[in-house]
Amino acid sequence: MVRLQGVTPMAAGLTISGLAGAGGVGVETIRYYQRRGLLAEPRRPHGSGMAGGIRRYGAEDVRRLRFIRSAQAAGFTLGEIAELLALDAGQDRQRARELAETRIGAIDAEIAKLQQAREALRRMAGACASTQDGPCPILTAFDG
Amino acid sequence: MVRLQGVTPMAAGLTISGLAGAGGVGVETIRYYQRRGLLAEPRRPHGSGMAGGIRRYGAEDVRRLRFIRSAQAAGFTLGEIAELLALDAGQDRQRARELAETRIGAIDAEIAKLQQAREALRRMAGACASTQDGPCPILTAFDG
DNA sequence: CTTGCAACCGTACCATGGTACGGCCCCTAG
DNA sequence: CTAGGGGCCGTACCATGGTACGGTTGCAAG
Repeated sequence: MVRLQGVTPMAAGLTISGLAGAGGVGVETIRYYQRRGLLAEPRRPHGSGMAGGIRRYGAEDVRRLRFIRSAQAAGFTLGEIAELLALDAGQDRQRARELAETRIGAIDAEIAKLQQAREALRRMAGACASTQDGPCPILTAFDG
Repeated sequence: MVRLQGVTPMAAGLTISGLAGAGGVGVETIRYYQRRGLLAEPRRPHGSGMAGGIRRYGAEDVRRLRFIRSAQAAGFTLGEIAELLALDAGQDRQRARELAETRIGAIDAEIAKLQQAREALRRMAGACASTQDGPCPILTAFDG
């Protein structure tokens, strides 16, 4: 029987590639996040005599992983995300709000910049469309 | 007399640091753009016997530099910007429009993503503000 | 003409966020 | 029992967009 990626018959939890699949990332990315301290490295089973077993991951890990991806989409760096994850278990609501609001401000600024850029691009496309000959004045599209 | 940065009495053009100042970037960044082919390296004066003079830059260079910064703000990579600059002198309006419109699409998608993220952050800040005790459920802010 | 700042040049290094490689170990199907 | 695919690990490498360093000229004021 061909085992599907990371799917084990036993409900013992996901392997690393199962976790990766669940989060839509590569195995190496998981390991990278572990090195960065964003994801835990579960204990390897049976002893530790220079050869443990295979680590298993659960729903909690999947949630953390998904959170990481979402927070990244919100523009947080991995360092900031590490802080958020640490905060999640703790009591420092003040700090959490601070991070959130700083990021909201940055996002607003970024959206504004993108809208400016969008306008400039529309002008550029327009200028290139409106005349038929001669060079297209791309350089001036972003003037003003 | 103390020469101001890059300002020469003669109207012979800007030095590299004058150009950098005009574009709001560092000298090393100018040199980097030159290596990347985004800015020209003007001929050095008197001969070339293993020791030219000092390069001079003009208004055209300043415009290109400002364009580069604006285009970067619009999310173009330096590679794409190089293409735009090449296009500017040429006739390929089709290609120019194509680049512009592709970028506009990407910008729209990015804005949408940022707005989603902004919402999530607002929820997170709200959740952290609305209760006084227990851990703040940051992980769930990005759910859904 | 000395002194000293700038320009010039090649090359090395940085941060970010991964991605790849090679060697070894474990585990299970066939 | 053996082969093969994954897991595990350290370490190297990649792209992007710069930033820094060290040594050599240029050049202009004092």
